[in-house]
Amino acid sequence: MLINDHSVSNSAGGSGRRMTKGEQTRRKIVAAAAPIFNQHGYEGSSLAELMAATGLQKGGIYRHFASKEELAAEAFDYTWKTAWETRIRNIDENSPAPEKLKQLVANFVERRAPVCGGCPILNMAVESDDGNPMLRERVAKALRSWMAFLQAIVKEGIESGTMRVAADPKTVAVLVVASLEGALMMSRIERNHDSLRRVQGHLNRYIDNELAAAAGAPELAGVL
Amino acid sequence: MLINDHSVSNSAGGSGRRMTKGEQTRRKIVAAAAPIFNQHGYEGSSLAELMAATGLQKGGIYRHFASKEELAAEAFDYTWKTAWETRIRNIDENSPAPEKLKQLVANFVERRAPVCGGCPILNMAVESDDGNPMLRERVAKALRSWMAFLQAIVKEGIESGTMRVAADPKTVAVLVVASLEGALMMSRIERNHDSLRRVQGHLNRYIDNELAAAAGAPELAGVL
Amino acid sequence: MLINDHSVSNSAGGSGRRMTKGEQTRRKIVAAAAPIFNQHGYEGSSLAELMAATGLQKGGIYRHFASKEELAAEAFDYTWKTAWETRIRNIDENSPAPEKLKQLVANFVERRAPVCGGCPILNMAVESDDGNPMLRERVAKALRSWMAFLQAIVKEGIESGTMRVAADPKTVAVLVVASLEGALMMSRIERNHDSLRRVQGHLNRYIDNELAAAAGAPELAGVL
Amino acid sequence: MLINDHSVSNSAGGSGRRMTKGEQTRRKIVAAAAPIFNQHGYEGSSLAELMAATGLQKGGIYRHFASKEELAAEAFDYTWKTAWETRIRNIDENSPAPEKLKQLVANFVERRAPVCGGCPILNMAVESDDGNPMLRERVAKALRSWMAFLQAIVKEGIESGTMRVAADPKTVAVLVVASLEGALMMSRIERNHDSLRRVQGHLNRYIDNELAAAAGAPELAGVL
DNA sequence: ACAGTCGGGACACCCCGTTTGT
DNA sequence: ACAAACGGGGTGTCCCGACTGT
Repeated sequence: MLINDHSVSNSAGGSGRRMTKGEQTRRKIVAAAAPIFNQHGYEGSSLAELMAATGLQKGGIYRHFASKEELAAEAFDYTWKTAWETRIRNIDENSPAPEKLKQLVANFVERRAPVCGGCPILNMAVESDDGNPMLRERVAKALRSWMAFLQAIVKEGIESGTMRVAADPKTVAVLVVASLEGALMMSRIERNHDSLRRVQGHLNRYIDNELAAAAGAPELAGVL
Repeated sequence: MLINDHSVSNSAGGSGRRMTKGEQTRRKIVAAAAPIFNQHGYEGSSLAELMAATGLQKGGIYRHFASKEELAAEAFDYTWKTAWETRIRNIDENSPAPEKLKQLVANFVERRAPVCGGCPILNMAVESDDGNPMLRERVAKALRSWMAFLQAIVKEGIESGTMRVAADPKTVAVLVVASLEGALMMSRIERNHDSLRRVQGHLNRYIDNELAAAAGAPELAGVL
Repeated sequence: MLINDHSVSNSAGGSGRRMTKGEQTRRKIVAAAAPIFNQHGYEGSSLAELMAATGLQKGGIYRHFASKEELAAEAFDYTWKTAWETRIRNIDENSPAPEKLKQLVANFVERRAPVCGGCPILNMAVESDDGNPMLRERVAKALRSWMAFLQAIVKEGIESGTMRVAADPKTVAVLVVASLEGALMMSRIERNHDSLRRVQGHLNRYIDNELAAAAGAPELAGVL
Repeated sequence: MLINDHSVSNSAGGSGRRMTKGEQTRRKIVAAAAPIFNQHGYEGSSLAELMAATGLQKGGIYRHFASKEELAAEAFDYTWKTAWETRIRNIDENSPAPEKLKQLVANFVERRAPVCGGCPILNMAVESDDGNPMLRERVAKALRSWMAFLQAIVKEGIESGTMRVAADPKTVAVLVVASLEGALMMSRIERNHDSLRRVQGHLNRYIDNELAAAAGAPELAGVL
């Protein structure tokens, strides 16, 4: 719903029509390239690796993508889409907003991403920062879609009374995303999950104590 | 105290005696290479750039460093050292621990790093994660030194009574580092400082409300 | 029959079917590289020379050979094959063994090799001796094939009665090869053919007087 | 007596006067460089190896030699001189010429050269053949000195009656040198001494049967 | 349309033999 | 005798375009 639809040239909705052979090949290339780019980065991934992973020759790849950069961009979208699907799993539409937030955090911390290499935003943020505008734009778009999702949850919680009105949606979203991504970075450096778990604990307490509407208690001003 | 001193062959401690010409050149190379590696990453930095930045030819560089990787490692240390000096500036040794923490956060958020490209840990974490053990070790060491510094402040605060005994030093350190680094990443993607400032606000409140010893008030159990 | 056939992927035996363009290019590269390696040696031949000789760029060469060493090995085989064809020319299958030997010697001494630089075994023996196992194996294989050919002639001569039973095939082969190669080396140092011709004269007398079955005369014991 | 005297700048005959420090260093460099050049060839030997072997820096080497080529030339002379001393050992000045020849052959076949890498003439002949005139001249000179020595023995043998008058000194020298060098090459390829020993056997018989004056028997015309 | 072979240059890192200042 | 810097050249790999065949 949220992110991006990746609608590609031909009709092909989710269901009905067939895919041309070329379209199938294109998707296979993207799926094969995604973990490579996510693990090694843009510069660190060579066409030779992509050839090996796809089983195609260079010509076969370049027929479908104008450049390595274009392929990398689509691969990023693919990686982000699958990562996203993992992160929003088990979010019950009807549960209160604080529960949704905690489930999102849990998904981030506990679920292994289906595409190797971890969070693509983290992986690409630094490299795309320097002179790779096409990729940069995709990363920014992904980040904004994630932020928007979190903000929407907070807003809905405020409106439905499950979250305090003092909770600022943007700030909450920033806190959650920043501390999760930062902890992920630390966990990768240390090669353990300690940082992620400590951050999860903190976020859960933060959500319960400072964001969730106090049951039967009047709110205090200015808590956030 | 901090990272490494790069003390090289000749006598010369930090201050007194002279430096050989080679040593001077070596340092100039490191200083010139540091922003390049920090901005473009290891793979993204070519010897041609380093030659242009140093004004030396390849032979002149390779006389002092056995490989690009070795130079990158020293450049990382240099970048980290200067970044570190910026971050601990204006930390009054005698001020209470909560103030120290807030000053650290403020330094991170408000000061521009003297070496272009931002936090070297963030910049190198992802790239070094994949098959660059020499660099990886340096990154991990830098992260640990930062964490140790934060933990030491919290411990000292607890012992001197300026912080609550319930504050867990490791968790506090993780929270501060993770949220700052994550916010930095977001700020770079969005090219503004909004995320950093929101995180700073949150951390300051967190420090004041949950970590600092309540003045003249008994602590409540279980806050952290 | 001889060394190796380099049969590559496509069907094409020696004669019938077509060659792909790549196969043609590959052969042209080998043919162009052969005299260079044979004249300058492996270390002494640079890719720049090979590029100039083939008219291709590095990319064009490296498309067909994984490394300089692999190309050198194939070039050696090519050089040896053509040298071999020169050496066995005019060997009448039906002539007696002593005649065959003398013709072989004459071919070695009198014919200019079609690939510049002289005998590839001599050229590569020293260089491949030190740390170039791939090439070394090819040289050894070539030497053994030459030795085997000479030994086979002697054996056949003994069986058919044209050579004395006292002639030891291996020793004869060693003598012929060693003195020819040594004389070739000397002739190259002196830049004349004097040494080769003197050795040819000696070998011819040796073949006639000590190896050939004495016509109508009983052999004397212990001549060889 | 024979070869070359390597007389270097300063007085220093074999005996009396002292050597300057520079002269000592120069000789140490040559002695250290000799096995390296003899084993790896001229192109295959790098200054880094020479630095490691001599314990000197590049500047220290270039103080004594104008170029790598000049050092290689002197190293060749050194290697040849020591090889030569090994080859003429145990040659009794008063023994008959055939004995001298056989002892020479035996020395070549059985003695390990004091400088690693084998016969320097063989090692350098091919490489110096192409565009290294300084080295080429030294190799040619060494070969000629060896040839002259052999021819002198034969001539003396003829004059003193221990060898047949029909023995042609030049041809004998060529045969001995060529077959020994060729067999050495083969032995190095095969990494055994079989070829050398077979050639030694042949040369010994050849010397006894065709060169040595038949004791008490009239010579037959035209044997050689 | 699509897949694949082939070749092109540019550039990567590294090491070479050499000269210079001291 | 060394420390320092120099350029140029070493091999190998890069990404990509153009051509060839299905």
